[in-house]
Order: sequence, then C-alpha cells, then structure tokens
Amino acid sequence: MKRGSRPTQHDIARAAGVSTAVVSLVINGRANGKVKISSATQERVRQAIRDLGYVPNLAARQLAGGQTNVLGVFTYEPIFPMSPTDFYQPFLVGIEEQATKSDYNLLLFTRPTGTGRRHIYHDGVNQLLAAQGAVLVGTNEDRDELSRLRDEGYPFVFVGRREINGENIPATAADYTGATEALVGRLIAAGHRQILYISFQSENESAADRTRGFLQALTAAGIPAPERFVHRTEKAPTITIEHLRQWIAQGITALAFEQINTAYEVLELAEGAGLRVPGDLSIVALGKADDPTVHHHDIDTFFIPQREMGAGAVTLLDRILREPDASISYPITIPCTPVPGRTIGPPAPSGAAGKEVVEQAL
Amino acid sequence: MKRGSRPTQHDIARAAGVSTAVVSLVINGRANGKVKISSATQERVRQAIRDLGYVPNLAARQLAGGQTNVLGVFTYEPIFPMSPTDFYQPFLVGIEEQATKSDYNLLLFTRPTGTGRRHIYHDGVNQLLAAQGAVLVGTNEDRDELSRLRDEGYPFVFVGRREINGENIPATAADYTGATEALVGRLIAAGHRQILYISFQSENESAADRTRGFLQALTAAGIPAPERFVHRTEKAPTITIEHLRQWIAQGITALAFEQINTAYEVLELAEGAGLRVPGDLSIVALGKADDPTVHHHDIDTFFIPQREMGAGAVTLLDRILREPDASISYPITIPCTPVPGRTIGPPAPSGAAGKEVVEQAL
DNA sequence: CTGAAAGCGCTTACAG
DNA sequence: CTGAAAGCGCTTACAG
Repeated sequence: MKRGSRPTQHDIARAAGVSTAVVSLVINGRANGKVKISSATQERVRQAIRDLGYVPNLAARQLAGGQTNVLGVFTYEPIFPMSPTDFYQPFLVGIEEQATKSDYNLLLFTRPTGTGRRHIYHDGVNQLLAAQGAVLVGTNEDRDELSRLRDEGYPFVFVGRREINGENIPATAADYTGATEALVGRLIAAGHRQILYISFQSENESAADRTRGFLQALTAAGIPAPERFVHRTEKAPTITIEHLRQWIAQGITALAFEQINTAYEVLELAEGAGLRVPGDLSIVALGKADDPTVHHHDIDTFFIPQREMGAGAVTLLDRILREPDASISYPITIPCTPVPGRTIGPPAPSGAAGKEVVEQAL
Repeated sequence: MKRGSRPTQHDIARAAGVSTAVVSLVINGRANGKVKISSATQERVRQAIRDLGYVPNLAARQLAGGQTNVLGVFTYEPIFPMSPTDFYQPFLVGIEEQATKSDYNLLLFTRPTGTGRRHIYHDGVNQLLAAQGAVLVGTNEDRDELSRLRDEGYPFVFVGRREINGENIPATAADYTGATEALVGRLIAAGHRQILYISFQSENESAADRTRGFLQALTAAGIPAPERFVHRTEKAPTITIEHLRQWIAQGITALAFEQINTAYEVLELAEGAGLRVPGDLSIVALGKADDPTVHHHDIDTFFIPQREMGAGAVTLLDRILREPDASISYPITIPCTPVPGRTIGPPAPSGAAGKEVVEQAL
C-alpha cells in the first residue's frame, strides 16, 4: 500500500490472505449468494478492513459497473430554486425527501454553460451522465435536448407533463384536467353558463390540460362551448376594470384564471371598484402553489401537489432504473386537493343576452 | 464499438486515425500544452467526436485522476434545509450561487444511514469521497467524524468556525466577536455599565466568539468584567418578568441576547408588563438570520452573513483543491452588517448599587 | 469455496 | 508531434 494513499481491496486481500474477488464479494454482501464464502474468511476480511481503514473508491466501483446511488437534478431555471417564494422550491423539497427514503444522493447540476442559460449538453457532452438518472424540473425546457436525451436512452423523469413529438415522456403531473373540471363544475352547479377562461399567451402542456378540463366540464353539463371562451393575457396582467364591466355587460358571470396571482389582482381590482364578488362575478383560480409564505383563503382553487410531484418523480425514476423494461404509461398523474374559498356564488340574477360574442377587441 | 453502449475514446481514436492519448489531450484542451497536436489532427478528432456522439465517462475520468467538478454538500441536520424558514437555507443558497460561479456541480448527500441521523461514514465508508471535496453545514456535528475526516486528508470546509482538538479546521465564519464587541460597545457608549449576557446552556464556538467580543468591549472601555455576567437559559426560554424586575433591581440596565428570538420574546414580555424599552432596559441581540419571511426592525442587532458564508466556503474549498499546499489561516472571517433598532438608549437615571452580585438563583 | 485475470474508460508518463 | 502501454480500483465471469 503506497504511502499517502488509501488502502485498496488489494491491500485487504493481502492482509486477509485471500484474493481481491473475495474482498469484493464480502464488501458487497454477496458472500452468501452464488458463491459461498466461509464465515471465518468473511470475518478475517472484515477485520482487515477495520484494521486498515479501507474505504471503497466510488469511481472505480461505478466504472466496474457497480451502484453509486446518485440521482441527478437538473433545472432549466436560471438558478436553483432555493428562494423561499420560488414556485419550484417545493418540487425540490419533495425530490430531496424521497431521495432520502429511496437511498439516493442527489447531484445538482449547477455548472453554467457559458451561454447564461443552463443546458444538459455542454460541448455535446451530456452532463447528466455523472448520475445514474436524473429528475428534470422547471419550464423553459429545451425540447431538442429532451428529445436527444430520450433518443440516447438516458433514464430521466420530468416533473410536469411534457410531450415530445406528440408523445408523453416519463413524468409526474398534477391532474390539472380533473381538478379544473371539478372546479368549473362547481361554477356550473352554482348556475353559471357563461364562464370566461383567462389564460396566458404561451401554450404548454399544463395549460392544455386545464383547457381540456374546462371544456369537459361544459360538455358534461350539456353546455355548448362558446366559440371564444378564452381571454389571453401577457405575463404582466393587462386586465382593467373596463374589461370586467364589458364582460359583465356581455353576460359573463364567472372568470376562471389560469394563474392565481392574476385572480387575486382582479379580485382586488373588482372589489376596489365596487363590484361584488361573487355577487356580480364569481372567480376561481386553476391551481395554487404550495407557498408557505402566502396564506390567502379567499379564492376558490385547488392545490398543485408540488412536493408529491417531486417525490413521485424520484420514485418513478427509481423504478425505471430497477426495471428498465417495465412498460409504464406516462405521465403519472397526481390529484389536486380542492381549496374552498368565498368567490363562488350564484350568478347575478340577470345578465346580458347570452348570445353575444363573448370576447371583443379591448 | 459495442452495440447499445456509448462510444469511447478508443472508438474516436480509431475513427480519427490517432491514438487514445491524442483524443484525451484534445478533449481536455491540452493539445497546445507540453505536447502539441496539429490543428488538422485536432479537427479530425473533434469531427469524430461529433460524428459518433462521444461523451466522456466521468467515473473513468475520476478514476484516472482527472477533474470531475463535483463538490459535495453535507449537513448533519435531519433533512436538507429547504424549508423557507430554516436557518440553514441561506447557507445553501450561497453555496449554490458560488458553485455556479466557480463551475462546480453539487452532490447533496441525502442518503440516510439507518440511524435516523446523517453520518459521513456509512459502515466505515467515507461517503464524501464521491466528490472532490465537500462543504459541511449545520450544528450537531459529530466531532469524531470531523477529526477522522481531517486525518484522512479529505478536503472539506465547514460553514461556521469549528475546532478539533483545540485547532481551527478549514471554515468560513461570521465575525461574531467583532460584531458583538461593536454592538456592546454601543451600549457602553450610551452609558451602560452593567450588562447581562443571556446565553444558551450549550457552549460552542460561535457562543465563545460572542462571549469574547462581549468581554473585549468591556475591557476596551476599562470596565472590569463582573464575576457573573452571563445568564444561561434552556432552548425554550425560561425568562419571566420576575427575572427582569430582579435584574433591574440589581442595577442591570441592558441585556444582550445570544438569540434574537429570545430577545423578541423578552421585549414583548417587558413591554407587555409596562416596562419601557429602552427607557428601563436596553436590549440587543447578537445576530439575526437572513430570514426573508421575518422583517422586524425593532431590536438592535447585526446580520449573520449566511449567504456569504456559504459562498465563501465554496471559494475556499476551490482554493484548497487547486493549491493543496497553500498555508491558509482558519477560519476565513466574514464581517456582520449592523442592523440598527430602537432598543438601545441611555440607562435609567438611577439603578441599584453597582456592587451587588449580578446574578442570583432565581 | 478460492484465485488469477480480464475489463470498465480514462489520463499520463514514456519512448519513438 | 504520435503511439503503445501502464495504471487508476473495482466487479465479475471463469477456471480450479
């Protein structure tokens, strides 16, 4: 054993008077498997390990095909979501909790790529290969990279439903469709027939899921979907009191917001201008983050199960690694818990004619 | 190149008509170092890399002595500090930010050990060896493990000053001594002569630093340290209004709290009982976490530079890895920014006699 | 049950 | 400048 370096299995083998194969088997607990090692020999090996302070070299173990118990975590977000108000923070908490339970260490891919934005591939090198598999989190993902990742057969799970070329990739997803259908169903049950869906300009899978749930709720109630049921808005809300008045004049009795922040702003806007909610207008939000610093109980909405999504991603990845050939249907869907509020009520007694165009240029 | 597996340097070498050594040199950017590789050859290698989609095997690279750019993060805390109100969260943020800047990925040691508490050594195996070096965070550390870690020569940095066998180990530390001396100095400048230091029962390095700063402030002002200047308390505060009244009767005019939470509780207790702060009693706290969810501006205190401590730990570890033989004096001390409050004022005009025993059994 | 040996994919002297 | 080769420390058939 060379000076200054750690002892190797070779040193142990010599000290115990056995071969390195025996040492390896004892260390990995395979001494009672296909090959039997006498317990006397095992004890000699263990004693030598203690005496020499042997510790396995993980790189060598990995190179030789052993397990390293390292799962990667990658996000396209600019920095790791460790700010307490960050939407992605609860996902990470869930990932971390489940990693502990499933006996994995976590490799956070924090290395920059020089372009200012994170990338999976640096100079064509898949950075994730340092881990046995990876959990991906966040929006703004690069679909080309995901596509390539899948083609390479690298094991990964996305947190949030994602389609590549129309096909669902391994993912855990909130049941936005079901939760939206249930919530809009409550509006309909309260008597609403003209409901406007306020969405962002950008279209993605989770928005599509909500839209589907919205339409399913209408269909289930036998209400024909109006030609234009969605009002698209920029990230910075552009809704004014004039919008609200005009919508009410058009017969709209309820608003369903994709983002709860927008819903809150409009709620304040409406009530500040003397409109009653839900008297004049009912309001729902199609999802609410698990943000512990915000405790509103006003708006009817549902929780996005962020921790469960993160934890589920680790569980799913673990399964993929253990059973590479299992056929699993993606995404794994996780239900959303309803959050009751005070913003659903019966529609105003008499609105405008129901036949008018729902939306106009504003 | 075998089916189903990734191409290796050997495949690249064959495709480019060179040896694996050349491939390695080109990949690692050493093609212009001691050994020169013609740019034509370099380009052929790069082309082959692109054509075959080669990606290096990190385990092999590590085993052969190359760089992996992986830094470990270990904490003795029960779970990773991802709760927004957690004291350790800002350290992690700082670590993450600096890791990105210094071009490292982060390996979070989340694997449990079965004992309920985290450990560096699992069955005698140093888990941190999966990384080139590690940053350690949190209290409740196992000094024996730290000692062994240091004896092994494993590169690590603690966030927070720590001594092993009376010797400072590599660490970044808040300047509790200087900040405490300055803050207590303000009390003295305001006229206070009998100041009681409220500390926890447990003694550790940061408490010792504060104590030293406290005594230095007295010494600098030529005030002899009273025999008993510290009141020790349990984690759950055990201070009552009777304590306060008795202290005032004894001539105490100011309290310096180790923990800001205790300071706030006592402030409320005092004011609730009709005592004026700072009229009857001045109060300072010896440090305040960077907790974004709490915004008190009442008590005179100072910020604990948590993010800087985390970031500094990565910077220091990076330096240790690059210059293993550099002699660095530990800990690296980081100043604390003062936080002005409203709880320092001149002492009450006439207290009790200054000669009495400062503390009595209560 | 045990031992000698190949091989994982890379880096790095060393000899041409 | 380039190539053949050793070695990093481990796992795993394979032959005794």
